[in-house]
Amino acid sequence: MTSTDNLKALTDHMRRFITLDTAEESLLANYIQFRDVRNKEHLLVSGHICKANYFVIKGCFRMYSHTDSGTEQIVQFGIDNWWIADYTSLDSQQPSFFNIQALEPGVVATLERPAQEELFTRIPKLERYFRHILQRAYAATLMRFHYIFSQSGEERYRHFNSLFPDFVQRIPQYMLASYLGFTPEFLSKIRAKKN
Amino acid sequence: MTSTDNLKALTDHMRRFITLDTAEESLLANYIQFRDVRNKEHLLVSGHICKANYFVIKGCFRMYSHTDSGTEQIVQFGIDNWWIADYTSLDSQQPSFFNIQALEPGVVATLERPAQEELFTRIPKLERYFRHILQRAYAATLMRFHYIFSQSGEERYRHFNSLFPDFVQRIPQYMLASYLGFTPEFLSKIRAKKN
DNA sequence: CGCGACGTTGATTTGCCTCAACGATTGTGG
DNA sequence: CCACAATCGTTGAGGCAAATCAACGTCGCG
Repeated sequence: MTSTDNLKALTDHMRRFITLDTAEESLLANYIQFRDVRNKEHLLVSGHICKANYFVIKGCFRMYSHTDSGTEQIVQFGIDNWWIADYTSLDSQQPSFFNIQALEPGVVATLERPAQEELFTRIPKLERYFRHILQRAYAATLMRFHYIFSQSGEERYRHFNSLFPDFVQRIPQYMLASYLGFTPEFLSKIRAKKN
Repeated sequence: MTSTDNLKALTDHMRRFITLDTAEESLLANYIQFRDVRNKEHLLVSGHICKANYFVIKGCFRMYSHTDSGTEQIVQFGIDNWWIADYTSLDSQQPSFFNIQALEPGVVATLERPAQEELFTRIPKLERYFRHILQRAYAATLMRFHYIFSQSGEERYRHFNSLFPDFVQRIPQYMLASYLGFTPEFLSKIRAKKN
């Protein structure tokens, strides 16, 4: 992957929602850094300030919190073409509640907060792009609440599996269990029943 | 409440995130309708297309879905100064999955979809305003996932109660139970234990 | 090779649901 | 203005989905 390819991945995604001419595209490039991320590397550690908004060009990330009982709770996955950040921390520049960690080697586009603010003044329609991104993310979480509360653990697993069969293969089972809201042991028992 | 007061409630909220001059404010007024909402009135019924984005000036609303077992599942409440809509349906103009209903008499500002699109071209910084709104809403739902999965039903209730003691008084208990993800009977038993 | 991370399996426990019956309150029509 | 129904909350008995705890197998990797 060249840096040009990486930029193209990002601008292609932006063009799903807004138009971008080549001048804007190269202006954008000045505000973005591309970064190779190693497996298990953290983009954000809770308690630290979230410095940037990350666009996943390649790879798979998890956003998770620490529970009182000391376990880790996954609240969100981020794969190709997703933006991921602790927006509360990014916005307020206060310590973050969540962690963001790579689950495999990957590449992200980094948009640091001051760069993002300046970029918005230069290319105001990027506000529109992010409005769409966040609107979709928010709508998706509301659907997720519906499924969490209306389905049993087994139903959630089978439903998620049917929606994202290839994604399930990419991540350890105990992480999927955490995301779906039950224990790894329980997931193992579901899978033992039949397939 | 006069129509001027209603407009002021909306523009005051917008000014928390963007600047608005009086010309823009009166331009905005051309694209908004204010509407009194009766108790139990629906702003949106599932299966219908979500025609507008609603800003709650006064009152309390619930957004809910129907589960396979025939019960209603509340995924979100909307009170004063919240925008509420089925954004998936609003964006795609496909039938909505969710319902939106008033839980008390209220007043909303209605921003219909064509009006919203035209308004964004006239006052582009409103894209920024909605980006902030959605960013906060999305961040709040991620925190909610953390609490759902890391706390017991009783802990969720006590925590929610301590955060929003006055809101809890405004709504029937069975709706709070639905939002928190357990049964009304269980909530009743929690309350019986101690205050 | 040996250790740590991950998955499996079984026994036991428990948080919460289901179902049913029963007050209390509200509102509505005669 | 009262009678009655509907809505909402409470309480209890019994049951089930999923957690907990513990032991063990396996694989990948340093």
